[in-house]
Amino acid sequence: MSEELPLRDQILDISRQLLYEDGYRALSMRKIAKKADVSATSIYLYFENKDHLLHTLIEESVEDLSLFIESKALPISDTIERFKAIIESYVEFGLNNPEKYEIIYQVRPDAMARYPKEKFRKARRCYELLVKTIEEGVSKELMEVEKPVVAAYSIWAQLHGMVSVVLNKRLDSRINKQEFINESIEHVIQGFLVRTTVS
Amino acid sequence: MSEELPLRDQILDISRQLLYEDGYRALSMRKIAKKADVSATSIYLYFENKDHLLHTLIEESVEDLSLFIESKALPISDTIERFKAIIESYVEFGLNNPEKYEIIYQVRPDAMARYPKEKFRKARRCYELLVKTIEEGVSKELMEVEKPVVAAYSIWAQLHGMVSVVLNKRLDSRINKQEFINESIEHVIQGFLVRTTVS
DNA sequence: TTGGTGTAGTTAACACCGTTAACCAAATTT
DNA sequence: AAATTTGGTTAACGGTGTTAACTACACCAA
Repeated sequence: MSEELPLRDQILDISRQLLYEDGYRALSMRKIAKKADVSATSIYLYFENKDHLLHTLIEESVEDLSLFIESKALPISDTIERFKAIIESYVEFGLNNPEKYEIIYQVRPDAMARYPKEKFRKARRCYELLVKTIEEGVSKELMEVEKPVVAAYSIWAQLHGMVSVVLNKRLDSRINKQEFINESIEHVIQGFLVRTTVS
Repeated sequence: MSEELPLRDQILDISRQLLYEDGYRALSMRKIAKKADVSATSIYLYFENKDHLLHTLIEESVEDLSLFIESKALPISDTIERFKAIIESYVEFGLNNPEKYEIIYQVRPDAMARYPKEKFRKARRCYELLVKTIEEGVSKELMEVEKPVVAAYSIWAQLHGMVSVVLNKRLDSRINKQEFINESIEHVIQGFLVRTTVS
């Protein structure tokens, strides 16, 4: 066959696949190599070590997440609607792309400790988008938030908690998944909007 | 010395210590054994395998978490105050006992997948306490929540997201930790209270 | 006292792991 | 034609979880 991917890309593809199929702990350089029909050490021609390989995968997934959120949220001009879209699309991405989401957050914590902090923050353009949206909401007096930068982080954290509870199947069996997601999103959002009169 | 602990307890203690010092990935049966001055295989006399050993540690930490929350919240009779106390003490425990908190949530995900789901849920008496408190709040018309069981889970998830962001040092360097925690807790709480008139 | 039956540990070994060092053959450059 | 770079290889080191087979010792019945 002539349409062969460069080995580096093959390695990334295979890693993603193995990571999703068998989980993080089961991922080994030797397995990747065997699947690529290459010696284990060849991987080291393209990646400094296992951590660097994982970091590359994380970067790619973060990029995908950012693109997805931007595609959903950027076109929306209404501030509140955009706010909701960011939140909903984050969760949607997590639940629909577990293999990528898990790469971002589940490959941890030792590998992450060594992950260059800057790269991570920089890559999250969607975080800056959320900050901007909150600032916009505050200036329009639609939201009440002291520090948008902090609020944005708090939102990510809360969303991440939700998504990981579902993905890790830690959800109580009595609880319907979609119901849990909807109610949680609703409360995250409500926690940040200006409170209006009731009854 | 005569005050020697039974080997099983020694193993648990050493594991906890190693887990906190060097992290999950660095924990090995052989290291535990060496520190206990015993052969690696002796561990298998008391624990079926590494997973079971970890599960035992998880159980213990969950128990501690539950006890701490109960100690803070049970004495409080005011519903809203108890609600807040549960939330605050959860976060407090997480931040003050990273070694235990991390055992609960950071030892993952493969090990967790094999963790008997029932045990986990059963152990979390504090979860049932939260559900009860929310139900109480709803009946007193202090909170508006459709399904307390779902709401409680949503709250745990959100809190877990916050705590893990802080513990994993994923917090943006521009953000003050305590500020982040306070604002996040505030918004989690506000998301569930009955909205009152503004201005 | 002899013998049997657990109990609490041992050593040796298997099959895997990440990573390094040394090597090699083909392609490319000089 | 010679030198260098590219893209791989094999062999090995020290580590991993786990199993199988063993040993030394305590206890208890005959």
